[in-house]
Amino acid sequence: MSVRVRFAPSPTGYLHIGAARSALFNWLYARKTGGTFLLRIEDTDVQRSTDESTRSILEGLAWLGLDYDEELVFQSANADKHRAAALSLVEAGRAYRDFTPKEERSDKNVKQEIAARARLASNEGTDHRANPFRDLPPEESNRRAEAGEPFAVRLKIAREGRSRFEDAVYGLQERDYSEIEDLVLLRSDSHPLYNLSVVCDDIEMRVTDVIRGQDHLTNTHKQILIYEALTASVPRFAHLPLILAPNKAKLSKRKHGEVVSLTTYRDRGFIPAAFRNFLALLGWSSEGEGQEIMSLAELTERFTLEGVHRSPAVFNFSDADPRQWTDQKALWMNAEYIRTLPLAELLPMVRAEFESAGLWRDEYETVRGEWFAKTVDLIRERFYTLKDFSGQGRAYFSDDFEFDSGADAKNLKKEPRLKELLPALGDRLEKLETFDAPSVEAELRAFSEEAGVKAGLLINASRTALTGQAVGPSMFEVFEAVGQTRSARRLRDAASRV
RNA sequence: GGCGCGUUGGUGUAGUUGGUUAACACGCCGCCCUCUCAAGGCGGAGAUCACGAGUUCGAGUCUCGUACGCGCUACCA
Repeated sequence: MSVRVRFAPSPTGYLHIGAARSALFNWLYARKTGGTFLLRIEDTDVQRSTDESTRSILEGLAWLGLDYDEELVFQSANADKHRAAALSLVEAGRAYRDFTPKEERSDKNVKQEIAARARLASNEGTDHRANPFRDLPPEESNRRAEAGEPFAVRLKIAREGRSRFEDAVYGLQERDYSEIEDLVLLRSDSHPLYNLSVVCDDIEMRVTDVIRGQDHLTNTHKQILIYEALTASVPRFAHLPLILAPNKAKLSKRKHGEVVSLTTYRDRGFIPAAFRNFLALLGWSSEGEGQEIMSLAELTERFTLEGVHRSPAVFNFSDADPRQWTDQKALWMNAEYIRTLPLAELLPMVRAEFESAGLWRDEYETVRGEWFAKTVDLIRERFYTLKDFSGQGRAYFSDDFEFDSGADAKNLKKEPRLKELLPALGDRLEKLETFDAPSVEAELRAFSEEAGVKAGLLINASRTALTGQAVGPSMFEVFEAVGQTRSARRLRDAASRV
């Protein structure tokens, strides 16, 4: 039977990087096995689900290059089927109506309430499965329901026995039935609940392998019980280790902000292939040689569930240090992609960045196309994100650029003589017949000798005069990239900064 | 509280069936290169493999216990 996997995010916010990784692994597994990758939006929580979130999920997947097969499924559209399934379970005697009035629970303290309730129950020796309605005669149950009395539907868990399944990542999982409560399938307002909905949809979508976060590991037993009650075949499960924050806590929007959002990476100049590559290495490693830079094709070829780890991965970043706003390895990997990607693939990304920064000019793809490509190629070596092209690289493309204060101090203000030297150099260079790296170098070195200063002084001063920066590519290449007229002008203008 | 899962340098990871100085990547430090900064090359610091027992001639690798972390536990998803 061919593999069918799905990614089933709930649209209650942006696409979380942990979710993005789940999507990636599902996609890789599907493509690797020649299977099918399905997408289902779990929008059953009407309160929290938003169309905007759904859009951002779709955008995020597209950005990562993860295309899905078949049509998109919205879980909310299947609510009637889920409800019917629950009711059929009542008919079959595998579930029962619970007429206990709904207990209001504040979202905030659930965890404490659960613990408190558990402590209380163990102190009093009460069995949490002792529901008075579990064995209500069907006739009475039907009668009360027909009379309009509200009820929830709970799955009837067997009193004795153990649930077990083999997780592809975590191995054999066992849990005693006594640990599992008669879980609610349908709320008293007849709203189907998560566990029921996932199972029903996965059955309907004929999902063969459920690959998802480890936070679902223990609940899997409950879901298996629902599969069995529904007499459906149980899929194979593979749980993925969680991605943790530096303090080992679960990565969350509330506590960690935008670093966990996939769109942040797109907006801050990441290359999809780089981020995807980084994500793949969180909780998974390929067998064999330690190659870490892998294309989508290579990832697909090497991906196996056996290579998935059991221990959680820490996503390392520090909000105290802007240079480490996200994981350093992710940043490094992005830089690696920027400097090694075929130029033809990089150019459109730089163009997109320029368009949003207001730096794009149509001539860059016509008469200045060659210059544009050459310049991008020249400066990409030391950039970390696409943003750097319009930031640090701004002076190559616009006269409206900032001077780095450190660069000013280090290269211009330290030597008073530069006030005369720079304009003089500008005049000399302006007279050059041919203006390219070798000719500028020859002229600048000759000039420095005549002036009796070190070439390095002029070179470094020129760098700041021409680019506003203290760092950059080989200076003579920079002169060529900036061009004769602009170079001369900027050298003269720089006198005022000395 | 109960149940489950995990624990190799700061982070991501390698460590075949237990066998010598625990490997790689990122980050950090130094040197080379050099007009700066990167890149690249070379080198270095950093891990008593969570801790404690046990099995064994020998354990990161097997067993048990402890600690710590995380997850689940809801008429949330």
